[in-house]
Amino acid sequence: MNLKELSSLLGLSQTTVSRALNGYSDVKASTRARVVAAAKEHNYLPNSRAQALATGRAMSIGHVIPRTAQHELVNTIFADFIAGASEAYAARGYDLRMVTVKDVDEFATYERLANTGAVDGFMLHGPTRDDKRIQLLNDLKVPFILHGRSSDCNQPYSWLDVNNRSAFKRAVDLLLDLGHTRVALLNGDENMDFAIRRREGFTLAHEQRGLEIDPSLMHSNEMSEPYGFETTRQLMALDAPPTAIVASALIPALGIQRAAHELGLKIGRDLSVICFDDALSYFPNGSGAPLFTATRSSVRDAGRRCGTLLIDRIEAADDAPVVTELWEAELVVGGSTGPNLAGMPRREA
Amino acid sequence: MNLKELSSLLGLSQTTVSRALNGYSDVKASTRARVVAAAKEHNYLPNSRAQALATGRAMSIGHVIPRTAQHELVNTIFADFIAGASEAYAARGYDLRMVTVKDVDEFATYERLANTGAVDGFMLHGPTRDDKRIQLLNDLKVPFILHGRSSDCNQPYSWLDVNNRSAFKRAVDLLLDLGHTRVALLNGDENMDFAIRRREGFTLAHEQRGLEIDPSLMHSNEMSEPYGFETTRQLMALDAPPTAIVASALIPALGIQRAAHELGLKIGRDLSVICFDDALSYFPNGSGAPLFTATRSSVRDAGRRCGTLLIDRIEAADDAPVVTELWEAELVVGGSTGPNLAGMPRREA
DNA sequence: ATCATTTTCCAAAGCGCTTTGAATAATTCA
DNA sequence: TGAATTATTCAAAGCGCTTTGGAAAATGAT
Repeated sequence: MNLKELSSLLGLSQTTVSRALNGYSDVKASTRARVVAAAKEHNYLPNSRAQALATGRAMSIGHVIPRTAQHELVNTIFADFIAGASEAYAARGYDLRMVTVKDVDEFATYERLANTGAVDGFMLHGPTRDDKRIQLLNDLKVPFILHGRSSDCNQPYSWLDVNNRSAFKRAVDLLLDLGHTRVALLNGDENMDFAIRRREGFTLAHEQRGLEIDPSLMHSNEMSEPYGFETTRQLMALDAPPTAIVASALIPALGIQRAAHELGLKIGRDLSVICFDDALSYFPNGSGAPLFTATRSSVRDAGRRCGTLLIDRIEAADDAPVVTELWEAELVVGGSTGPNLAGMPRREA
Repeated sequence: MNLKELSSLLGLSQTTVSRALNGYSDVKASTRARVVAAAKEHNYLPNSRAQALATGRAMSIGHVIPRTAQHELVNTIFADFIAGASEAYAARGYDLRMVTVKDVDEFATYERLANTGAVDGFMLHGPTRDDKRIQLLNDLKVPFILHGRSSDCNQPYSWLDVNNRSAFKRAVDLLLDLGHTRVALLNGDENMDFAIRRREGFTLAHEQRGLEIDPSLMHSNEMSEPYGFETTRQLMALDAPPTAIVASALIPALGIQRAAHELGLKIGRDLSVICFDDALSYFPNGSGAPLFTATRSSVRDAGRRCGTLLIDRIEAADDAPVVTELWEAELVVGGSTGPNLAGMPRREA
């Protein structure tokens, strides 16, 4: 059933039927009712390909995911983020179009999707320092938004980000307040902008108290469980091991926990841990009381909001000013932090 | 730059330019070369909306993700699966079109995407017992494939599944061989078909040895870390606690581990654990030697293969017979399993 | 040189929708 | 009642591509 058939069935022109269905005011109420009823009865749905061609709108948002040997963008956070984003898309009638590409083809893919009109805009994941995609998409004159920011990029662009710097600063402040003096950092991959900012927050907290940071306490890697496990074992084997660790995510924190258990250390007493909690739906930070003390911000909420902002931009005038949003993470105190007992008289368990 | 402009630039008809670019044999080699060169020079890419309308092919695969209060389909496994699938899509020129919907709208969304021609086929996630989507899509006459199977469904359908039954049977067999007599099951959500089959395997292993299963040892829930943690605490508080646990995934297994540590039990000695390992890229089962004894099958590989099979079906004749593939999981032995020491003379640590 | 093939190219007709510009019917106003 | 509005409807022209059914040119066979 297509428009032609439906309109001849109704004895109306395609124009009128189309306009009736699309809510134009120049069609009589009774006619519209008749058209809508017939459309429903015959299960008519406009062909989206034809609609896209005629309107010039694809009603879809592009997510380009590079595949690299080094790092995986399709990670824990990714799933929750797109779940949130696609909720926003669905609410506005858009679909999510995802394409994975070899990293060398990444730019060409953005160009292809933009130039062929396959998408109306792009969601950018995992920005790096001075991310070159920004310039590319500005040149292509296609709407986009970053989840995160890109340090050292002087192009204008829209973004939504968590204040990673203040989050990590607060985490370290808390630990220093608890008397810890050797705090380790298990950062995410420091090619990523969020990790750069977290390190800044980590560093700033120390600097403000005039503390030097031992470089051997700072690590950076993909956020996996084994990374947390192995790095903790290395750290605790140092001559002067840390008494507290700030970790990039819940998953490495679980690795830290495993290593601690293996070394006979009790988390929250012998070793304090604070991690960033992305509030992943399938990976809660404990149920009820939080397992880990954490800086928390829902990546799903971020996805939802990014989706909304992006569609607003797509539907706005071409020269609409960029939009930015900075979210503060919440600090939740769980059982993984406690005062530094290292300098105090030791009670054996 | 569109086809019309490009062809008038070349002094050729749109037909010839189009056919040159699409590899038809009825265009002279030298002409084709000229066209290809001009297309590249002027950065011409065919408008995909127009192409879709003209060919009747959307070159995209639909993934419909229901949002429910009860369970989350956007889980750990999902991200890896679509990463694999979209690799297959990209290799064949298809994109992935994902749409999340309120669960009540799920069927309508399949109909919409199929009837508007927005997608050429569907990938079905998380099938349940007697999954009604199968009938719907068969009626709609649109190609699709299931990742998993649907028990008690007598419609024909294509699927790729891991042999969950044999995997869990082997896991239990191993534990029973090690002398365990009280083996607990931390199954996934038993509305899901994979969980149903895993329970069958669990049960079958016991039946074959004439063993009764204590119903209080069998649990079913979403695969989260707290689920593993809390269920293990409950289990170990029983009058006759289990000495071994079979778990649905690595994530609840980490919860089991946490509970065990808290109870002062050593995994692999005081409590044996086997879990299903989906070989998630960001969540390896240890690095180097496997952390947990596990039945393993890569969900990413499954995604890749499902994608290929689906596109084969899309491009095949409408009446092509259904295709099915059953993968056996691999059994990897890690440090989480050991003989049952409960009946033996106890050595204190 | 003539007729049959094979190559190579193209005009025109879609694909199924939206939108412009105009025509017709119904109302309103003087 | 006739002119001026306003409310409805529609024919036709795209949107940018593919594809059908020839036609023209080149080649081969006799």
